[in-house]
Amino acid sequence: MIEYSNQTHYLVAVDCIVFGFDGERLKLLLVKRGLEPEIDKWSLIGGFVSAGESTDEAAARVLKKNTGLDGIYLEQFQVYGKPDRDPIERVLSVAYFALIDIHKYSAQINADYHAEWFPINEKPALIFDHETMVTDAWKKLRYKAALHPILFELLPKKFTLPQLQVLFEEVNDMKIDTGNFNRKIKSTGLLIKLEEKDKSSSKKGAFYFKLNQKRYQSDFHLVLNVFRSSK
Amino acid sequence: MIEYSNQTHYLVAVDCIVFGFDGERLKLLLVKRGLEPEIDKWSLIGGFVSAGESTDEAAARVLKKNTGLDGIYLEQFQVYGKPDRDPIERVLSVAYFALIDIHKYSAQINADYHAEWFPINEKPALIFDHETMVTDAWKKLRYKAALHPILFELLPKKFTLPQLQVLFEEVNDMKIDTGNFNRKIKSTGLLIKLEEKDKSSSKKGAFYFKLNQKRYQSDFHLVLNVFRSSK
DNA sequence: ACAAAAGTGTTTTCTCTACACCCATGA
DNA sequence: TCATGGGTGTAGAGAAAACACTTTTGT
Repeated sequence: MIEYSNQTHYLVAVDCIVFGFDGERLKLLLVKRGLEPEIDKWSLIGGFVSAGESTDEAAARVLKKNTGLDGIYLEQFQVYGKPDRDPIERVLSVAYFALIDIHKYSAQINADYHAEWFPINEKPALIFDHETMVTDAWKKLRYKAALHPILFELLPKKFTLPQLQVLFEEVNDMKIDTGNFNRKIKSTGLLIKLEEKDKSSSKKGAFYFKLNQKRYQSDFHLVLNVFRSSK
Repeated sequence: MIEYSNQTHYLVAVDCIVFGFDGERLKLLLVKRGLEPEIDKWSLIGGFVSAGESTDEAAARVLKKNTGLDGIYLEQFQVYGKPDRDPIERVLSVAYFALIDIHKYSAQINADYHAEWFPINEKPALIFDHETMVTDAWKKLRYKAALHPILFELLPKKFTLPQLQVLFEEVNDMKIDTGNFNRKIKSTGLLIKLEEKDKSSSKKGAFYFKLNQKRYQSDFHLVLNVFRSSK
């Protein structure tokens, strides 16, 4: 096989920053690293890119392999390419952030794999430059969520407006006015109101909503701007 | 040297989508490829990542080497990682978009290097997946420019409001109302009005402005929203 | 009946849009 | 003096923010 001469080849990895939301706090999925160096230290879910797959495919495969999760929202957001970021040899890492419904998968994750959820502000020390990746991914998540309705990926199929509001408040680290929030969300036309109520957190109960998938697909670019508010 | 065993290594390249603006049209800087395969075909400015440098450094180096340009706005935006995107062997490409003041550098580029500016809608066929990269980069540029004041990078030190407006219109492919545009731009506090006027395009002449560098640095996140308008 | 959460209405404030208008100047 | 592009002013529509108020229901 012909090659480009005299050029150095590198390992290429993918690392996934997996976000989840348990109804109260934004969480991060971490695993104990399975190979040297830094074996058994906490790490992002990652792996090397294999010969036949694209980086996107590698990220999906690695997620699936480490957690059993499939069909997850994945978005490539940054390459970490400093020469010395891995002490063994040069490895470039393509970082992805992933959004999953924590309830749907948490049992499975804990039973079959050695992954664990951490509140994003109480995570353990991470290997290499993974802390930087998390910081960058969170920033990117805020940025993206401010403009596009991606946070629904973090919620169950059925969810209530108060739940949604808590999620927005958590991600953006601010209080939001309920009245304005409800009006804004409803005006997007992204939600379909269900008959059923969630009575777990109040006497009155809050109506469940589900995503209007059609609109969600077509209006993905839509600008939300559910910010500024209260105080 | 210790290595991770049994993993495939790849070549890693950087490719720069270089945007320029001549006062009328958005342009793209292309070079004739200097190596096989596809030698002498039009290509983005790119090169392989060397052992001691980060991808960001590689992009800056490659830009400098191919054009003489230094200190240019460069932003990594996407990895192109399909296994077969290069026919010779697997090469991952980290794509960057660059914004430069076309006037400052155009003479130099044409004289010393074999790079050429093309209006973005009249570019020649490009090698590999470079057309896709250009499309993606342009989309990213629009997206980013809609929110952040990066377009100033495309203008000379001194520029007029009408020039700025044409640039916004060109990038976003829409007409903008002059009154509203001026008001909005001025309200950002990013511009400093100069004494001098540009009389080249009207009898009355338009005042030159320069960037308030301090504010530009600190308010980089600032949301512009100079859109919707006219008709 | 009352506490507590869900959800609605309403006022005030601000911003955006459209467009009319004035300005400066060379031909 | 008039044509041309530069630049300002302003009324009306619409959206955002603040917050008061109503609804529901378990205890």
